[in-house]
Amino acid sequence: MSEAKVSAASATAARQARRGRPPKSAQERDESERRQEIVRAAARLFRERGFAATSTRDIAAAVGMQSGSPFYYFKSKTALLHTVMHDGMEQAFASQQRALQALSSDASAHQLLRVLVRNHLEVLLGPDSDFIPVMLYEWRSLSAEQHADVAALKDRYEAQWMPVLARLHEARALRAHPRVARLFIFGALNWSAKWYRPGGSLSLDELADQALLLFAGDE
Amino acid sequence: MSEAKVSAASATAARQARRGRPPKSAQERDESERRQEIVRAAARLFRERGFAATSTRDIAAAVGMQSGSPFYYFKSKTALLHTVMHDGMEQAFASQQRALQALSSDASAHQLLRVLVRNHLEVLLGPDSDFIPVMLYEWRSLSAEQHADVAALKDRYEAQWMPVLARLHEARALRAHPRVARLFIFGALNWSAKWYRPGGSLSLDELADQALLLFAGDE
DNA sequence: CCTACCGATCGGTAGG
DNA sequence: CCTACCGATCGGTAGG
Repeated sequence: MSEAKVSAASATAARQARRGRPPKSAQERDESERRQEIVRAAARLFRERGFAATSTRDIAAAVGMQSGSPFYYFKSKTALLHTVMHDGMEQAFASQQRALQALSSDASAHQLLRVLVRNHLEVLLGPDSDFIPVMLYEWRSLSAEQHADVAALKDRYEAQWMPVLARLHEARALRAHPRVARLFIFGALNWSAKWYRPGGSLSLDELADQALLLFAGDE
Repeated sequence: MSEAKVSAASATAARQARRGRPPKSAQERDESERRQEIVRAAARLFRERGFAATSTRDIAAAVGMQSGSPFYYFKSKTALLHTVMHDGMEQAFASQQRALQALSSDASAHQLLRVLVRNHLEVLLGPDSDFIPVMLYEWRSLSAEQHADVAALKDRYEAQWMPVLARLHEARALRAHPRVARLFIFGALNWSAKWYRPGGSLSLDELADQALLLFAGDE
């Protein structure tokens, strides 16, 4: 169990203990939804303005609360940032897992890379896509323990790319070293969060096509 | 003349008027060097901690000044950020110009791309390389006019890549569309500012080799 | 450049 | 969750 899960679970336990009843009561559900609203608003504001430039008052106002109320749900502004990053990475990993499992077991390395790239662009640029950009750009504001937790999730996510890149490298479709290629490829894709505009001339499918052409000469 | 040059020039003029004598006196030189110290310290701190998380007091302390003294040289914290970005882009462009002019006029498109990539990595990761990362990540803190000024410099810098990418595309060495390829390539290279460690196992020459292999199948 | 200062804002808390 | 609040910090300035 990750440290973040531990801390999230203990926070829930603390609220349960305070009320002295099991989870999933109507009130527990309301509270959990309210908590999620705060996380989503924080993700959006952290992305738009940056962590340091976003006040907890901004976040409170975005969900119609008073200035001190977010601290009923999160013990600090940094804990809220950590939750945004942790939840974002968990969802991204789950999405990547589903995408890979939907492929047949004899899928080519090119097909695998296409699925990984397409899913990553979805996670990065699709609907509700504030979490990963925050994760990418706000590392420095995490404590050492929070940093280690998010890094572990990120490593697990990126590790799924390595066998695919290694196969492409052996087949000479990918000429660079797989480890450096991974860093460059993530850089290229992640940067699109800075310039891509949904609804513009390029769909996510077309963007994935272009990435495949650039990295693996794919057609 | 760019807006930033205008404002920098008028700031200098204001200081001259205050003293009522021409530039380049010993005192003017000292003042200009002191100003440069502030800019370099600000670049380093803005890169390490982010603009919003760096106080003007931090910057003052880094150059041994009292808390209010940076405002003798810069009218606001944002003006200092703008100077960091503007000066960084001017130097990067000058460096790129020199690198291109050192090539013979019949250089191949592969050679041109190699020089552009190698120079960009130098600007990004070499000594005194805090300016461009700040430029890349702190756009949102600029005013509209400052933003337009830096964008113009950045456009001029990136424009020099386009004919090279177009030639490679025509030769089928670059399969993606040149415009999208440019965005992906800059993303891949710029991201290295987040993970590259000088003195590690990879030199800048080797990093450039890997980038060329990845994007243009170069050897 | 320094001294001394101001008004605004911020993260966070006690008590209900 | 809200009310009311605190101590710390911040960008910036007047006056020398």
